[in-house]
Amino acid sequence: MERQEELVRAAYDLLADRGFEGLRTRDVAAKVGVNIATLHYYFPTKEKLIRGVVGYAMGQFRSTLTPAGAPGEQLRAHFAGLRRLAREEPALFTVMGELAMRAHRDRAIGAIVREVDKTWQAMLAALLRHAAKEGAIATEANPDELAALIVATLKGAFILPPDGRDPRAVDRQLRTLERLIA
Amino acid sequence: MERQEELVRAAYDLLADRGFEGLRTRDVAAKVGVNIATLHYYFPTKEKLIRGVVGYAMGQFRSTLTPAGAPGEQLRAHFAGLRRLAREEPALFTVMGELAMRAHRDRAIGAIVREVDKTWQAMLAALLRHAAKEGAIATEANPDELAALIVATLKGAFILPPDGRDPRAVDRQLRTLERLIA
DNA sequence: CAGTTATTCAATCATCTGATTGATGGAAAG
DNA sequence: CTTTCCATCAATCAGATGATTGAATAACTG
Repeated sequence: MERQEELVRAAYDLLADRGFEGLRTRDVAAKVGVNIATLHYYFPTKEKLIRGVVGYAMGQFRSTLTPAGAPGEQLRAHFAGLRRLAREEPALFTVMGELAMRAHRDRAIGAIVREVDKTWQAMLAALLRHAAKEGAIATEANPDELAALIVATLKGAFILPPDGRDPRAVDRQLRTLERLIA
Repeated sequence: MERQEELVRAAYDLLADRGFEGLRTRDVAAKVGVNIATLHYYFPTKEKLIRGVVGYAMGQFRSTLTPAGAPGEQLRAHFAGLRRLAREEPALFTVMGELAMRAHRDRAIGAIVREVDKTWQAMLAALLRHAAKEGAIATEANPDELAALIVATLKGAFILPPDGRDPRAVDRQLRTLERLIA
């Protein structure tokens, strides 16, 4: 793997593990087994490194936003994909949470997070419209507002404190939400 | 105001402003106009100060969890109260978000956050049961799961990055959620 | 008032942390 | 082979940061 990529991935892992509060450039370098100066060779400042992490995380997430399958199945598939991601790459959601909080204080990150949210929401709205046409949806609510609500709910579900290590808590909530709209 | 309380309130404000990442004991003391040693006189360690902030924030929030009014009106009143709180004390939600993230890494804070969430959720479930009996609710979903979902949604709604300074975004989502279940 | 306790402060520490510097080894270019 | 460029490292810096110390002051007690 490229040094640059290794460093970003290490920073990503440490961010998930300790949050921005505990993210240290030294630890990132150490995790890759490299001198601090080497880190600064690739990322002149900590900020630049963080931008790298943002790009990496958003890329990871974006890759889950292109559900395949028959139109009517897409919404279900998307939810299933999110459940799988929650199981297999929980760090991603922790990082997303950290970024969401930081977005309040960092305009650049805020813009990126909002942009991804908007894409996600637009995709959901489209799926909802599709599903509505097929009568697979029980509510007549505005698809855009409903999509915004789903995004908020999912973010909230993932941010909630780990419930006595019940990994199925998120799973259950996703299913409840699915049932509520379908 | 008591010194101790002043310090906690200052820390609370700074936490909302800069997150855990940017919370400095010096700044807390300075905000109160007091020497750092004075802060350490009341709070031997930064951790103890943070515990104070947790107690303060949770108290603030708990005080909003006792809606009044006719049983049938309580759910509506609770949502209205949350909307008002989002308008008038937005810092509380930022702090709750910070605590939610920290709960992943701090067992003590995790326990507190979970406990408050549980209380909140139980109250919501009771309200939902009431509302269901009166036929004021459209869905037959399990009140407990529905309550958990609402908690998640509200958390998510408040954590989402400020949308181009549209303070009504949260408002709109709360109304959508209300309509979806009622 | 004398003695004791509760607050507050100036000064200082030890450590942490992001960043820089100058040097070294190796690969690529001529 | 020599020159140039890339990647890396050891050493170090300056400023930040949580915490401590000992003294000064105020408030209370008997």
